[in-house]
Amino acid sequence: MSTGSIRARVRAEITKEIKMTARRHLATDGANLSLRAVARDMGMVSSALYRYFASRDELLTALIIDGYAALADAVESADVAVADRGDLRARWMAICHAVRDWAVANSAEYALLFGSPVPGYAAPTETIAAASRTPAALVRILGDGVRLGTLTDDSEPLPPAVRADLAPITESFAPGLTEGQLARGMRGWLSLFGTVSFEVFGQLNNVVHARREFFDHQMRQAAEQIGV
Amino acid sequence: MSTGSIRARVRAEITKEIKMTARRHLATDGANLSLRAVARDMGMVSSALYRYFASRDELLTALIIDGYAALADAVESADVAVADRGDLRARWMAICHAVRDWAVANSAEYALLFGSPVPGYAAPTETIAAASRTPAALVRILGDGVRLGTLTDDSEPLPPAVRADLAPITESFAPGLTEGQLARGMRGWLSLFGTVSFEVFGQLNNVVHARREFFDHQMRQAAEQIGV
DNA sequence: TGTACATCAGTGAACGCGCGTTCACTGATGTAC
DNA sequence: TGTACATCAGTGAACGCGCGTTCACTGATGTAC
Repeated sequence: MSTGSIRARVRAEITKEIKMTARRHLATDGANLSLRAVARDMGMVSSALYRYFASRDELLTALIIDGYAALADAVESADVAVADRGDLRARWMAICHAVRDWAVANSAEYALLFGSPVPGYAAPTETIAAASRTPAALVRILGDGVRLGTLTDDSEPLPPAVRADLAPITESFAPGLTEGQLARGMRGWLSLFGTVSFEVFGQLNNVVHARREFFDHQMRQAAEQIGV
Repeated sequence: MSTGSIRARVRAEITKEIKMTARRHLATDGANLSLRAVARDMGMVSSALYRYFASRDELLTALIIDGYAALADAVESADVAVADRGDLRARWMAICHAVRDWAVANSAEYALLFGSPVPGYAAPTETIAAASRTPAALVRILGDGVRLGTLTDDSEPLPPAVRADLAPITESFAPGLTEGQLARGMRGWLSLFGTVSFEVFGQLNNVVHARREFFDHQMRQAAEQIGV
C-alpha cells in the first residue's frame, strides 16, 4: 500500500466523520444545519471543513444521498432476507418494516429526505437517482409477482393521463406489469410513507400507542389491496 | 361603537397583518421564520412585534393554529357542499380534494403542519385541539355511514393493542362504529396525507405529471377500501 | 365639557450571539529525479 | 538514498451579515372624575 493512499484514507475517514457529526446535528437542528457547529464538535476550525465540502449545500447533498442509500440498503437486505422469494406478502411486509425501523431509528435523516423541503436548498439531480433505489425494491416484488403469475390481476380502470404517466415506468422497470397493478402498488407505497411520516412527525401522538402493531396491521391490509 | 373598541380593532387588524406577512415568509424561509424580516416587510421596527406576540414561538403557534383552522374550514365546507348527505363516497372525495387543494395552494403552511417538526419548537397543547377538527370530518362520514347502514361491514381482525387504542375514539366520536371500520378509515386517511405530502414535498416530481387525475384515482380506490 | 392620569403602540439603540465563506499562512506529507 | 519541490490539511483572523430579545423613551389614544 503506497504512502499516497494513506493520505487518501485519512481523508476518507475524516469525510466520514464530518458526515456522522452532521447527522448527529440534524437531530437537534433539523435542516438548519450549521457548519461551524459541526466543526466545533470535531475540534476543528470551521474553515477546515472547506477542504472536504465546498459549501454547506454540498454537505447537505452528501447527507441526502447517503440517507437514501442507507434506507435502500436496509430495504434491500430486508427483502433479500426473505427465503421464500415467491412469498410476495412476506417480502412486502419485510420492506415495510425496514422502512419504518430505519425511519424511527434515524428520524432526523428521514425528515431530511421525506419532510418539508429545506429552505433555500435546491436538490441537485444526483439525489434523484439515489432516491429511486428504494421504490425499485417494491417494483421488483411486483415484477416477480407477474413472472410467477401470483400477483392478482387487476381490473382497475385508469384515467388515460395516469396510464400515460405510468406506462414508461412499467415498460422500463417491470415489463408485463399493468399500469393498474403499478397504481395499486403506488397506493400501498403512499400508505406506507404516509403512515411512517405521521408516526415520525408526531401526528400519531396521543392517538395510537401500539405503534408497531398498528403499522403492521395497516401494511398487512395494504398488501391485500396491492394483491400480494 | 365605543372609541375603546377602535383601538381593539386596529390591534386585531395589525395582528392579522403580521400573521399574513409571516405566512408569506414561510414560503421562502420555511420553518426558520424571522421576526425581523416580518417586521421589516411591514415597515415596523422589529421590537414593535413584541406588542403583539411575546416571542417567535408564540407567532409560530398562532400560525399553526390558524393553519389547522383554515384546513378544517376548507374540509368542512367541502363536505357540507355535498347535497346528498347519504352519498358517503362523494363526501369522502370532497374532503380529499379539499385537503389537496388547500395543501397545494398553501404548501408552506401545509409543510408547517405536516412536515418535519420545527427545530427547537415544542408545540403547545392548544395546537392539538386545533389539529383534530380535520380528521373529525372523516369520522363524521363514517358515523353517518353507520347510522344509515350503508358503511360496508368489516371482518378485519385487529390486534388487541390496536383495538384498545381505537376503542376510546369510536366510543366518544362515533358510537356504533367498529374499531375495524375506523382502522380502515385511518388507512384511507394515511393514504390521503401520504399522497398529498409526496406531491407537495416534491417526491412525485418527474414521476407523475397528471397530479390531479392521479390523486383523484387513488382516493377513489381508497374509498372502495374504506367501504364508502 | 374639560382636565389629569393611565394605558398602549411604536421607536431606536443596544446586547450578545451565531452564521457561511474567504484568505494568507504554516507545517507536514508525498513525489520526481 | 537524498534532496528539491509540489501538494495538501488545518489555522486564525477577518468580512459582512442576520438573528431574538430587552429597555428606556415618546407621543398618541382612551378613561375617570
